[in-house]
Amino acid sequence: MDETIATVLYGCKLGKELEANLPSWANQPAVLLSKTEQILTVFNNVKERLMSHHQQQQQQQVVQEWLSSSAATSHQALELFHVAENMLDHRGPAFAVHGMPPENDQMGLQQQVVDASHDSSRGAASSSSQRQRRRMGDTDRRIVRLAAPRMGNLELPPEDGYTWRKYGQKEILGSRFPRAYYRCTHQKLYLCPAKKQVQRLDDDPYVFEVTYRSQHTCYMSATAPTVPPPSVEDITHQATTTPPPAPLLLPPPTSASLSGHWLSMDIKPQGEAGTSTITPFYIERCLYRNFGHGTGGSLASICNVVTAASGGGSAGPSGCRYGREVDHYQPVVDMADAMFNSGSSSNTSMDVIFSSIDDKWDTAEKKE
DNA sequence: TGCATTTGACCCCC
DNA sequence: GGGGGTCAAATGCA
Repeated sequence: MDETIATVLYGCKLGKELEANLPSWANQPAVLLSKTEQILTVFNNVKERLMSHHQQQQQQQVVQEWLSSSAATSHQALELFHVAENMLDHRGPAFAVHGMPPENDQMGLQQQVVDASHDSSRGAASSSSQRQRRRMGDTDRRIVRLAAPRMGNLELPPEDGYTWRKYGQKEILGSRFPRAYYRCTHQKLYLCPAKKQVQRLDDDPYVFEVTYRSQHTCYMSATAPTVPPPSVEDITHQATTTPPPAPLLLPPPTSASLSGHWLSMDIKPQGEAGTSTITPFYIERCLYRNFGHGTGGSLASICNVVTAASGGGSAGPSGCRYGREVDHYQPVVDMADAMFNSGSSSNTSMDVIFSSIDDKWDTAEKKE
């Protein structure tokens, strides 16, 4: 077990090293690729060890304890690992269920699609004795659970790629948290009937239960603000009686959602509490936006992006649309900025991630 | 000025 | 009648 922890610490140290040398490596995609893959290999090693070992449960418990002992910083280190993992295998939409088993999904990224007709595990509002109403349109109703960012503004629901306009909020009987009502921003322009309700679970405030009602039709217009959902949705549709919401599998973000999310949701200014916070949710969205869609994204591409960024001259988020505009890379550039160069302060997010781990590594290193 | 959010009031279903 | 869902005026913001 010590060996496993030592490996984790080694991976963290590699991350720290990557951070420290990022300015000089920015123009060397090959080096970046090599280093990042090295980090990935280390963490994958740990992952496999933990998963394959006969005493997996015990090990995970120990790791859990160890992680909790170093508070949120270690947690963030694992988040970074997730990010790196997705950078390399770009396994698909950030909204899809992660490849990691649920017990390993400590990032709060796990989501569930709950069949509305068999939803017996909802919050207090529905778990109470009151019966479920079945109003008009309830047949086209999908419930999705999305993890809230563990950092930043917990009041904000996770983005799903569409732009929504909030039209109501209500206290729900028996629920600690109000339910927010959203409809598609393009409801009037494109007569899009899509709506969603967002409510945080009583028993887990870090989880949003999002109820989607009606499908988006706004992308059908020639001047559509969004691109059509992918065929994968159709596949899922055929496989389930209650189709998952289009944004679940392939969020076609609009410019508003892109820039808005970046600016308001997950990234906190350096000044706030002296740290910047990046939720895995946002980062994955960034990566998915830029490398998902089966466009053959790779870490090498990311490196190129970083290189391009270092060349300067790029403006802020361009508000690109999925597959429609050229400037796909800027969010990742921004992400890299936020991750590695967030301000002139030495207290970068990477510092936040690795600072306390560093201490542990140093301790472990001295043992050797 | 236009768009988004807030919030009290109203409507409708159970 | 109660509670969830929606409307629309007021307000805020860029």
